[in-house]
Amino acid sequence: MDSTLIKGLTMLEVLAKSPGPRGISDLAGELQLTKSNVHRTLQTLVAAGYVRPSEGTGTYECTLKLFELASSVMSRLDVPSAADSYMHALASETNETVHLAMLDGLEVIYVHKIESQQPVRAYSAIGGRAPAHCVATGKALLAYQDGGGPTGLPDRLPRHTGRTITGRDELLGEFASVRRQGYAINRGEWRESVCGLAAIVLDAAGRPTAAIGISGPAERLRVTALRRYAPVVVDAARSLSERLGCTRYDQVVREYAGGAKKPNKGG
Amino acid sequence: MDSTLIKGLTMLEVLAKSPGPRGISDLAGELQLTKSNVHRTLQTLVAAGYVRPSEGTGTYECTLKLFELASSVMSRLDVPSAADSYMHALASETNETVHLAMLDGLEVIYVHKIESQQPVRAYSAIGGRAPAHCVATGKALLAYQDGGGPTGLPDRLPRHTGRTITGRDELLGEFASVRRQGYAINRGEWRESVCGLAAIVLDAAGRPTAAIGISGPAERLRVTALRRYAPVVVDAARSLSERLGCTRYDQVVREYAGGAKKPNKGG
DNA sequence: GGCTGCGTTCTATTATTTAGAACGCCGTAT
DNA sequence: ATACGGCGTTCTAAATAATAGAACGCAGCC
Repeated sequence: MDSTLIKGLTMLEVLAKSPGPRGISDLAGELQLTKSNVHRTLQTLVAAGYVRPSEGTGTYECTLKLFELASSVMSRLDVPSAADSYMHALASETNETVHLAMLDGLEVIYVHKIESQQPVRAYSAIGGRAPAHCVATGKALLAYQDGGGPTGLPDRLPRHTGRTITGRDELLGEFASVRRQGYAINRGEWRESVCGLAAIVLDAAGRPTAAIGISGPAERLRVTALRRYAPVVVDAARSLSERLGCTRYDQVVREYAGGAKKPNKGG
Repeated sequence: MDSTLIKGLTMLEVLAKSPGPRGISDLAGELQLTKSNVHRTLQTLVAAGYVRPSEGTGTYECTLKLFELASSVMSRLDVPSAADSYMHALASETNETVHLAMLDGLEVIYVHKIESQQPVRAYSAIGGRAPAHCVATGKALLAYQDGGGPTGLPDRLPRHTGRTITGRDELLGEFASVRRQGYAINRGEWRESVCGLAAIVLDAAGRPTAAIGISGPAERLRVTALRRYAPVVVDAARSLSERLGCTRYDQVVREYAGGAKKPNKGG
């Protein structure tokens, strides 16, 4: 199945995630390929503009072309830049790290964040991933997928801590409660010591596009603290949604909560 | 030369730059390939996680994997997020659009921007490109490449307006003046009606890594206005550089101005 | 001065991708 | 109700394109 393409993409991936330029033998070792194979593939990647030879020394590194492409993908959803100010506001209200996440399959990917100024804080990286079923932003996103859950949710999901919800039925119940409350909570279900709270962000068509949330150490974000912060997080999600052109945030959210499988969309 | 890889990357590129999901025949038409070929390649891209079938309808769209990779590439240079606050400050001081640009070959790529609040403003897109020799950020970046200019600068560069500097020697002279002044100016050399001003950003090792600049309509940014703004732009570049760990910004810049081809690097 | 590591080049062998037609599906127009 | 046209998908023989492995040139190092 187009192994050349797979190899090329994998090589690009390795190169993108490397801290610096890489040599041919180095890559050949990591990818279990012959040197000539790596060489040829790299030359193709260079010709396509994704990679460039690092000056002088015979090593290769990524260009910014990946960034260019990624920007095109993101630009049709200009959510991150629109979200920036609301996230800053949320950060100063809660003093916790603020995330904007989008769904990619059964994972969330963090597209923007504001770091908490506190010495102890939750860590995450822009572009990083987390399993959606055990983080607050992910649960918020899954809860608002059409049909009360994503298509193809397996019977059992991977466990990461003692608190991870792994059963599908249990998870669907959780989603229902997320829709009832209007926000999702994570109590150490992904990382033992990290809790979070998130709310759904709707676009101009009333469709769920992202989730905005806060997260921090479990000691600071006990359930009582989380519930106290819930209104401001929901406010931020609502404001952002309105900024994106959604004029009936509360109404759409209520329709989801009411159990309507496919609420009439409305911006 | 690995045509399969080229096709796959091209297809990914087209898909990334499309406004929405695309069908197979559609892509086959645009890429001049047979349907079966497109189909197979798409399946490979799906398997690799770069593309997903768009629900229901038989079309395909990009996942966020490209964003994930691009984020890894950018993360080793955490310049954009570090730059954010300085750029905001610059935006409120000048009321113009603020850019952060990096060099990619002989082009700049915009990695971050703060939009001016003025009704009339310069347009650009994050991830977008511009020829380095005729924009302020690009000239700043080129001027500080080792050797007083980039390697492989052709004798003559493409003209875009009547003011574009196209001759290599003339351009090298311009770079020298940029180094003398500590900032670069663009007077409608890329788009007739857009002017700009930019200064170099140095990293912890004293190496040029980005340029920060403002740009706006020529009527507002005449040369006098530009020169008035020069100090605040340079201040922003210096502050950002210091934030990145460069402790001797002025000294390094002066060494470049002095004509030292390769100043001693120092953070 | 020879050795070891690197990136690069070369070529016959081989597995891979390719083109093109046929298939099944669905909505539309007849 | 039915035939049509367009779509994504599948299949298979034919041939192109990628592969492995050794040889080469060039460093720096012992």
